[in-house]
Amino acid sequence: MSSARRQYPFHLIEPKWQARWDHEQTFRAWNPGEDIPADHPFRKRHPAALPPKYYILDMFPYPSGAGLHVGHPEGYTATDILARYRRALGFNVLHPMGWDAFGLPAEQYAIKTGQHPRKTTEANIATFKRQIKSLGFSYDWSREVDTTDPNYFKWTQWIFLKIYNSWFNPATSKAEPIETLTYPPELRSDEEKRAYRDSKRLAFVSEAPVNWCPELGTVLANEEVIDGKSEVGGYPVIRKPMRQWMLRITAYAERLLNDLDSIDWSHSLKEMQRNWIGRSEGAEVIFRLADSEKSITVFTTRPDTLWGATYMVLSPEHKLVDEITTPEYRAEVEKYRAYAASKSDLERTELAKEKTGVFTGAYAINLANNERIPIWIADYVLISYGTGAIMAVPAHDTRDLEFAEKFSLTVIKVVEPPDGKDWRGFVDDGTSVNSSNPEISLNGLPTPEAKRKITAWLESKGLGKKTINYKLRDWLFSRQRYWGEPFPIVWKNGHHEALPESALPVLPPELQDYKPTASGEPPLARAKEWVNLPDGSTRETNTMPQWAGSCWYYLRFIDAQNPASLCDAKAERYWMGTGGSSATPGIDLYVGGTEHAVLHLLYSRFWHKVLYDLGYVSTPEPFFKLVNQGLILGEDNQKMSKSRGNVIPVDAPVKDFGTDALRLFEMFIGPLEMVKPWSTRGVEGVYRFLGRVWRLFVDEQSETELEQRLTTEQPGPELLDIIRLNPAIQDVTATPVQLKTLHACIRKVTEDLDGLRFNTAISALMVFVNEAMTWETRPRSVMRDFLILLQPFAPHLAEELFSRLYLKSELRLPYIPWPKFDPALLVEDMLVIAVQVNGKLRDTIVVPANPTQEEIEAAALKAEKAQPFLAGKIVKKIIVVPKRLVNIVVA
RNA sequence: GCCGGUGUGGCGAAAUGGCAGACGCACAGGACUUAAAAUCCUGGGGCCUUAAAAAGCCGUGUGGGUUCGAGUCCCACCACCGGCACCA
Repeated sequence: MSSARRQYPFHLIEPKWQARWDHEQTFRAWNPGEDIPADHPFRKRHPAALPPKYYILDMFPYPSGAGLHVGHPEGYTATDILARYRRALGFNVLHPMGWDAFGLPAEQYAIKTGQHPRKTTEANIATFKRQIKSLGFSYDWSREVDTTDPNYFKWTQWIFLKIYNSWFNPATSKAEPIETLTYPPELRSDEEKRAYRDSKRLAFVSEAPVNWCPELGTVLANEEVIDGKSEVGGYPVIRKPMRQWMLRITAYAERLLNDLDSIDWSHSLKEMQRNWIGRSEGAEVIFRLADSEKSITVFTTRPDTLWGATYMVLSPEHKLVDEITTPEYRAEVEKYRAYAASKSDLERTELAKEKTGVFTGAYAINLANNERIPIWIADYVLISYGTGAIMAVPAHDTRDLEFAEKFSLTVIKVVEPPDGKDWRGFVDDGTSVNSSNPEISLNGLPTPEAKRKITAWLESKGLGKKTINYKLRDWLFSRQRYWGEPFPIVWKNGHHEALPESALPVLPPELQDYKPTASGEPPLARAKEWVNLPDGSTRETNTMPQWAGSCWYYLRFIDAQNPASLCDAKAERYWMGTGGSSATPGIDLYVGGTEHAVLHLLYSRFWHKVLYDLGYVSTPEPFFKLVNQGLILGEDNQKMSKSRGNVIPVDAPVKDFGTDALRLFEMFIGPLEMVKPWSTRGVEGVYRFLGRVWRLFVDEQSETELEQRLTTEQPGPELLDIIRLNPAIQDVTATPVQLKTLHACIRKVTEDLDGLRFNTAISALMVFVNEAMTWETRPRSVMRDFLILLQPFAPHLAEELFSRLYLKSELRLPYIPWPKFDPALLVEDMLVIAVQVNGKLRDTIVVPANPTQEEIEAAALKAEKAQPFLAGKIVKKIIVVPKRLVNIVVA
């Protein structure tokens, strides 16, 4: 926009109302038992008891140095509109915002410049906060949280201690305090008991391979490694075993999966979580070796194909490989194992096209038919899934077939495809064939039945059992970083020990150099005085991953300042909907991007369930309803990115068109969940609409006067006092037509907000304005209700116009009850009905409302333009759709 | 490869199985203006006719089907976007 005339003085209006909301704390949410000031607008609306709660949450941002671009406010605008709508409906709305501020960029910047990450983080938060506040969202800022604030991460560490001091009791399928653990009788010494206890904790230590980036001198999280290279800088990443903290999320796999059925998330999001958890039902089968007493256990989902197992494969890392390899194959096996170990993840995926492997020289016995089958090792079998070994059924598994063809191994058909398809490589359900021995036969059985029968047989012989496997792995929870929560853990004589709660928060030490040490130890290890404690113990030097702080922030919002607990139990029950009312269990609506579809949402659900088991929260799930907003693309239809140069920072449109226009545009371009492109033209369009709203309400002369004063005077909110109401707005009774226009709008906006259809709600507001522009007198009552509808979308303009409408009003627009539409006002006297002949539209007729069937049929048969299509034809049937159309079927 | 989503005018889009294209952008014509901007009014899927219209025909990724009637439901395919990817 260059020289275009300003549509309305948003630059005076928006700061004015933002300052007022701040000063008045208009959007404070109130906890049970809190004193509400007598003059607060919430108190005036709800003088007695607290009304039902509505907890609506945005995924809080990582405050980067670049500031907000126009993609950020999309979800925030949607939730703000709904928060304002719910307030008008009479709910106590919790709508908070905070900062997920630990993270790698601040630390990388510190390594480069020596600037403490706290400084960078504070500056970035200040920028983000200024920008978000300029958008006029109705957040309760008194509840702002910052994950890097010791008063916040004290409780992150506290939750870690709870996890550390718990175990998962398989009998109850719940986390319980570690004290309830019972020890097997053979464990006598304290040392043995400690080892057992430590092996059962929900937080445990394990030697695990990590992503080590030599170039950056640091370890990276999986999500920071893209195609085998570091996300930052694109340097190669290798696997390196290190001592790591893990969280036992796998214990919760079944509950994380099942409880998806109890929450209102999109189908695709639930599917992503289900796939990630990857439950798969099958059987473990024990194979005896041909020439020794040893045995190999495999996991298979197709025990019914046992007769087709013509060879076995161990993963190269399998611990039996050494024991079974025969001397003449040892050299080759060793060579292959070294080769497999040297492959990076990148190479593993790249080379996946071509199967590799070597024979060990050993044989196993296929227990179904007593055949000797060769045992191979190959890297297409993963050590980390199932038992790290498989029975290969090349006839009915694509990977096994590929391998068998390459190495000329036997292929035996054991499943008959249902419809004459080729059996080779057929992997779906069919009918078992060639599957019998003197004790059992599967022949003729459909696959599901064959699975049941063979599993029962294996179980009866002690050679197998029904098993469930998950793709989900335990959560690697430690990072070799500075800018994260330190663990509340010390090491003494080679054992880890929890610090007492009284030692929290554990603050990170001050450092000059944020790089890891030369030996690859985490940066915290540089702080010798911090690490070494007087009693000879040493502190854990890893820190927690960025996910830790975001796992539970929604709970802190409930009671953000509480020094005594992570949040007050009574407040938690109220806001999470278990206070005895019929409120939604958990957060009513959570809105954020799909990039968190798996990790954040899975980790968060996991922590919540642990806290639930231990009695600290009252619902099994944190987020009842969840919606993913779609990406906003650049004007070139490409994903916004610095490298493409198509990033639009929020400040530009806010300055040119105002934040109301920005908000309105982001909601108007399309459905919330869809991907949609930015368009500056489009913002101008809704900006013009807001200009029309302004002119609908204000006196033209007074506006001209304001414009003139603006050219000579310093702009300030007091200039708005020049503005007078449009003389067309009068205290008159609304006409039936005006009421119909208003109530059609109320109905559409209300229904669309309930269905999160912001774009069509806005078009309904436009339709109203287009109509109202033509009215010579505009009844004050009608215009008032329109402003209540407009307020959630364009709150600043709505507030300003409302204050013109009621100059002396004590009422505050955000708390005025939402209007109800009256269906009686929408009833039409006459209806326009479409007339079809054989399903094609030929004419329309006007009939009185509620006509009889006969009247409609008669009128339709007389419809002028339909006559040529009826002439000389026999009417076979007439279909009447009430209030819509008539279809005359002729032969 | 598997899972999920999306295909409708020049563009963003709308449509409980019932008048396809609401609303907006861009565009064109007109009013106002010395002129422009802004504003207000009007028009608008394509084809075919025509001075202009009316009428007619075609039209929601492709091909089938169900139905009095399909953008919407069913079957088979194509394209694009997102996720997972040797998970036995």
